Amino acid sequence: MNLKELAENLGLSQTTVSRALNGYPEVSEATRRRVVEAAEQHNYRPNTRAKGLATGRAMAIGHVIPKSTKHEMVNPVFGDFIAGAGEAYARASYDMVLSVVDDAQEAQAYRDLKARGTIDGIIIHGPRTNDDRIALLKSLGLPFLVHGRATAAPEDYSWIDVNNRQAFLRATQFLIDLGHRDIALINGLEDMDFATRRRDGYIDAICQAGLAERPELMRSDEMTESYGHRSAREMLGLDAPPTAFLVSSMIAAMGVRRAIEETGKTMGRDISVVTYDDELSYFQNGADVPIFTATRSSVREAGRRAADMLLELIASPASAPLQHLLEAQLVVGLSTGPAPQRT
Amino acid sequence: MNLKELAENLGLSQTTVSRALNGYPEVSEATRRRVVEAAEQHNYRPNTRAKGLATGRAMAIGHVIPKSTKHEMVNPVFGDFIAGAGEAYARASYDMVLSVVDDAQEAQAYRDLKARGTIDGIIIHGPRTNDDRIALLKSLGLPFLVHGRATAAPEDYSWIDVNNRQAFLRATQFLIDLGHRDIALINGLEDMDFATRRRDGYIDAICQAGLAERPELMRSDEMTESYGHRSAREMLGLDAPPTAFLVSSMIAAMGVRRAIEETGKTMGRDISVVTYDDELSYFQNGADVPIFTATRSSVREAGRRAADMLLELIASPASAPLQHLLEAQLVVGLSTGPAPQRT
DNA sequence: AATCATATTCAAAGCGCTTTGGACTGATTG
DNA sequence: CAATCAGTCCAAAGCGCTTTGAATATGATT
Repeated sequence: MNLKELAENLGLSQTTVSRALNGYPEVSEATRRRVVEAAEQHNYRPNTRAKGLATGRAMAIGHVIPKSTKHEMVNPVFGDFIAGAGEAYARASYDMVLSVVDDAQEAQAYRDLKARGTIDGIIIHGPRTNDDRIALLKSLGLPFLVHGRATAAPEDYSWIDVNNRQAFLRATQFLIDLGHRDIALINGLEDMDFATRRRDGYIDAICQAGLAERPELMRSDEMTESYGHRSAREMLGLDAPPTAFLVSSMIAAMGVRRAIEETGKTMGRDISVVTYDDELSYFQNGADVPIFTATRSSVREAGRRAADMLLELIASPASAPLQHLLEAQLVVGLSTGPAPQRT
Repeated sequence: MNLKELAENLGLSQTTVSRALNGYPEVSEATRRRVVEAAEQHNYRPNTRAKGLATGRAMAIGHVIPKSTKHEMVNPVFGDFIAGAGEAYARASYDMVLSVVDDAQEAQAYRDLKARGTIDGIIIHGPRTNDDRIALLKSLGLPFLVHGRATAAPEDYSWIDVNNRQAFLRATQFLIDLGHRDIALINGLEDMDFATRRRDGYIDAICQAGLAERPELMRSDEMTESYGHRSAREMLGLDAPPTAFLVSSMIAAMGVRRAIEETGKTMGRDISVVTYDDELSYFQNGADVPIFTATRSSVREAGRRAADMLLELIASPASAPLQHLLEAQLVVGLSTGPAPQRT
């Protein structure tokens, strides 16, 4: 059932039917009702492509997932973000289109999406410290919003980000306050902007407390369970092992816990752990009392907001740049305790 | 840059340019080269919507994600599946569109997608034992492929699935061969078809071995870490605790391991665990020697295949139904061992 | 009664592409 | 030499919608 048929059915012109359905004022209430009813009854939905062609808007937002051998974008965090964003899109009756592309072709993917007119805007994931995608998108004239920030980029783009530096600063201070002096950092990949900010916060806290940086206690890599396990395992074998771990993700933190328990220690008593908690739906950090002490910020909520901001940006481009900084909560769970007395 | 401009630029008609670009024979090689070069140079890409309108094909595949309070579709498994499917779509230059919809509106979402002509086909996720979506999609005349099966549905639809029954049958037999008699099943939600099949396999093995089913050792729920933990915790407190756990996901298995270690036992020695391993990119089951003994099947690969099958289905509808059953491997890791001697 | 404002409706153009049905070459054939 | 044919190319229609500009009907006003 298309507009033409529906119009013929009603004995009206396409113009009138279209206007009735789209809420224009120049159509009598009586006809509007008739039209809406008929549309309902025939389960009429305007053809997306035709509508898009006519209006020039795609009513769709793009997300590009670089599929690299090196960095896995398709991770649980991404999933939850997408879910949040999807909710927002649905509310605004936008579609969400995902492109999985080879790492090397990412730039071309953005160009294509723009040239083919598939989408009205795009969300950039996982910005690196010096991310050239921002300049690219700007030059393309495609509205975009970055989930995260890129330190080295100019300031005037739209983003939503968690205050990662502050979160890890506070977490580190918290551990220091508990008496810990040897605090390990199990960080994400450091070409990721969020990871450098977290490290900065960690180092600031260390320095402010007059402690020495210990490079052998700082790691950065893809945040998998086995990475957390391996790193903690090795560090716990050092001559001066850490008494606390600051970990960049729940998943890696589980690996850290495994390593701790393998060495016969108890997390929360012998060794403390603070982790970053994205509040993933599949990784609830305990029900009432959190298992892990954590800096917590819902990535799903970030997805929702990101989507809303981008839609706002598309609706009124004049409002750019839109920027939003979320603060992570520091929630205390069972994985931290006072540092054991030094011998 | 659109077709018209490109054509004017070249002093050719739109027809010729279109044909040159789409590889039709009725255009001389010389002109084709000219056209292709010019297109390249101007970074011309045909407008998706216009092309779709003209051809009647959307060149897009839909995935509907029901956003329910009860069942979380947005899970790591889904993420990896999507990644695999995305690769296949990209190869065939199809787009992937995701719709996050309220549980209750899922049926309407399919209808809309069809009526609006947004997509050429759809993949159904997480089929329940008696899933009415199959009948719905069939009545809509929208090509679809199910990831999983629905036991109670008629047989003539297209699907890709893992032989879940066989996988859990073998896993259970494996544990029985190791001397285990009290084997717990930490299953997924049992209105999910895959979960009932896994349970069937488990029960078959139990019965074949002449053992008694112990309902108190069988659980089913959303497969989170804390569910695994809670269940194992409770079961280990029973008078006759299980000596082995059969778990439906790595994530839940990690919870089980946590519970085991909390009670002072060692996984693999005191208590055995076999888990289902979807080979998630973020949850590698160890590098060389798997941490968990597992029934293993890559969900990412399943995504790729599912996408390929659906595209095949769209290209030649006559080939329906396409059905593919994947066998899971049983890989032995460190989490299993002979049952401890009974006292 | 004539005029004008207002409310309602419509025909047709246009969005950017594909595709149908020619039209125009120059070469080949009987 | 006319007829045929293969090889190239093109004008125009059509995909399903929105939107412009105009037409018509209805009251209100003078």
